[in-house]
Amino acid sequence: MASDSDRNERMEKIVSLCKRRGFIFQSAEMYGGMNGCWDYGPLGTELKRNLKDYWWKKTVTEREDIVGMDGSILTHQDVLKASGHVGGFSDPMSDCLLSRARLRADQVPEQSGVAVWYSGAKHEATDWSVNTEFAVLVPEGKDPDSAKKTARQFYGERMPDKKISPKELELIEEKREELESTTRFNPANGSLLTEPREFNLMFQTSVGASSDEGSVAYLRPETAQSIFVQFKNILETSRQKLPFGIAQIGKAFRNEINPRNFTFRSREFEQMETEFFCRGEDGLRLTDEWLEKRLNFYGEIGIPREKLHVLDVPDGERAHYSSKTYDIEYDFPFGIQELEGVAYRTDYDLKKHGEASGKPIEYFDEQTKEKLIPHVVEPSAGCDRTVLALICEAFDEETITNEKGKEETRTVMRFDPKMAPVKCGIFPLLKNKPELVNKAREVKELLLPFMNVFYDEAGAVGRRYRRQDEIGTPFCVTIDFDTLGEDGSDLEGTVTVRERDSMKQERVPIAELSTYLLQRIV
RNA sequence: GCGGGUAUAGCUUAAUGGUAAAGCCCUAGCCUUCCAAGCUAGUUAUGCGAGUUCGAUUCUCGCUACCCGCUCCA
Repeated sequence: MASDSDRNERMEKIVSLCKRRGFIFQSAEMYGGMNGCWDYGPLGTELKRNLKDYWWKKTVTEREDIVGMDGSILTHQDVLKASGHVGGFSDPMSDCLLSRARLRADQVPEQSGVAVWYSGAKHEATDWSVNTEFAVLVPEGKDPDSAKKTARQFYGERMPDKKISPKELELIEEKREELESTTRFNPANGSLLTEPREFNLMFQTSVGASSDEGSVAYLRPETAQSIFVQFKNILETSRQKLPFGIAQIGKAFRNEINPRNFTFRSREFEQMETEFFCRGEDGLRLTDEWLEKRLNFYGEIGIPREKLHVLDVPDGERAHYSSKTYDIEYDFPFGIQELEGVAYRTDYDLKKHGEASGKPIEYFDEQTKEKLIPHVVEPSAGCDRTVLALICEAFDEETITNEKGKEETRTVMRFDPKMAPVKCGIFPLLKNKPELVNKAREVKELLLPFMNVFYDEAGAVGRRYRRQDEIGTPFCVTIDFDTLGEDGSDLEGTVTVRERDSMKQERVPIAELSTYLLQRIV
């Protein structure tokens, strides 16, 4: 197991490579950056597109029972009121100043007693003082002087010299007041709490020129809601029967308190979600089936099964709507973190939207002649998180010994060829030989319609190989003098194909080149 | 949100209260017959804003961003 500092160093190298080679940049970097937002550069965009295209192909194109949609990001406030996103999940929180525990402000019990307020504390011997307001609530019947111990503890933590006992501190008492039914103090230790803060994690905006109550809209916090809200329309127009799914790839927004770990927790992110509707009795079984399908998917894009972890989210930690949730987690350099949640959301969402809109969402089963509210299983994958996992998984530094016996480091992004941003590098062996250059350009034109290629003629060919290694290009093609048939070579019309991981070379006729490569990159 | 740390060129690192240095990378040219060769030339930096000072990249303060640990994550 790598140490923490190794893993940190690895992550720093990955972030650095992402910037150096144009995978991912910080948003608004030239203005000092924007917390929690990231931009994809040319290669990052190709990589992300390959992932989304493959997901769509596997989820929608190759299945008869799943259809796609693309919903608006701006979301009607009533949709999110019905789903519970407005109101329900923005609990005011208070922090304990002493223990730093975070409490839900509406769950702090009412207390009575004497509040002892302090404006600060000082330590004469070391000429140290602090002017921070603090207070302790002493319950009725106890000596108000007992507040001193708690206050000394609070101010003691702020002293630079930890060897001095907080008992030597002189407290600056401000006032004492009798309070009844207050909720501003931590019942566990009497310490003052911070003012309650709203944690509304949705971005709110207003639609239309005049902003009044009715104009409030939100940037969607998940793509799922637009699927639920369009369920009836899609059911009627797509001629699907239960069980069937609706899939969507799109942006979602959460005002995360604390963005962290490169692109992992961003305020703006893309989801790849399927809502798979079914009869209630099939929900749990399908949840297990989807888990397996999704694990296979990650294997197909180059994330090995042993780096994935399945968390069966226990009761009490699941979202309010879910009666079963699996988290698929990946072993990132910064820890094991969630890539995708496979959640059985029951009939919660369709029921809520039916109630709130006054238009019940029902499905008529023609065989059993019954009306029912479909249940739903939701495999919801984080697109940006999966891109990050692909990058972390691909990153490798290989120590190789060159011909002069010198050790050097080869940086290789070992992307699965399906995911690689560039599929093939194309090089003339030498730049100053027009025959080679012309032939190489011909080969480029030949491959261009089939795949993303990169033509490079600068410098020594070895350097060009290494450059492609660093962006994960699986194949490089070099046009040399044998290709031209000089000296009567029987290799005329063939090129060298060099493979990224093994660095092995193979001679392939130009006529077979596109077939050769296409077989290896899909 | 709390605490700690960091901020000099695309990257990695120097130096300084008084002209900011180097290597790698990148660009152009020469050369080069398969794994970061060589030569020549060139572009690019003290995160932002105040203060102290004759003068601040350097000292002080604030802000922003990033990293680490907590916290949070419908």
